[in-house]
Amino acid sequence: MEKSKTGYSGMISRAKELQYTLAARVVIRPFSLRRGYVAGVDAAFKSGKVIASACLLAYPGLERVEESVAVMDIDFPYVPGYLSFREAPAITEAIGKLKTRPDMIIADGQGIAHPRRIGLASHLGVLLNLPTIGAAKSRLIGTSEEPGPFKGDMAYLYHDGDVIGAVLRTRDNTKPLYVSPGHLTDLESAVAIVMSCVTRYRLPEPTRCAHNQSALNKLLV
DNA sequence: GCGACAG
DNA sequence: ATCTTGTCGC
Repeated sequence: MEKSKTGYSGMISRAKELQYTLAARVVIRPFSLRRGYVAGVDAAFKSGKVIASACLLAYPGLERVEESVAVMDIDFPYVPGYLSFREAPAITEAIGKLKTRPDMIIADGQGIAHPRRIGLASHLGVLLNLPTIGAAKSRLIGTSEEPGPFKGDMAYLYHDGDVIGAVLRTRDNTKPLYVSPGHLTDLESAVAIVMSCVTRYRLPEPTRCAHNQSALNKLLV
């Protein structure tokens, strides 16, 4: 890794080119899952290392089936719009360590609700060739109305005249989630699946489980 | 030039 | 994300 923020311009521009390539491969279409496995992924950071974790849950029961972790050196700075280059390598390795290949993945970040329509979830979907959904805790881009106050209420997220996601209330009177299609899914399917993975917490179970795992492993590494 | 800005 | 304790509210 290079020195200053300005010293990263080289890797940033190269990353940007790759994003355009990957964005061209993103497929948005309806997706439904009757029964199978959904994986949640997340990453934590500790002393120069990325700790990624994947949590596999049975669907639609949401029973925890399996989990995995992957630790790697951080080789990319955090720059809004380029989160994938910081987390995707470790997350991909964690997914590969699962004995069961998931039918779909939910990531804690944006899907196509991204300047170049290739947020972390979409990026992972294309690399792994799996349906993915982005369920972020805050907004990267786009505008929307304030969704209603109750669980299930939502408002569309717009950008450049397109609907790129939904601002979804997953719990009464709680800050909403920014849901957007990652790959091989569309917005309606993404919202439906996220809601079916939500219990009594703001985060859907797959992501919530992965988050706890990475936080726990961070202490042991 | 001035903000905004996933984790 | 990370650095960090108690505290207000459902």
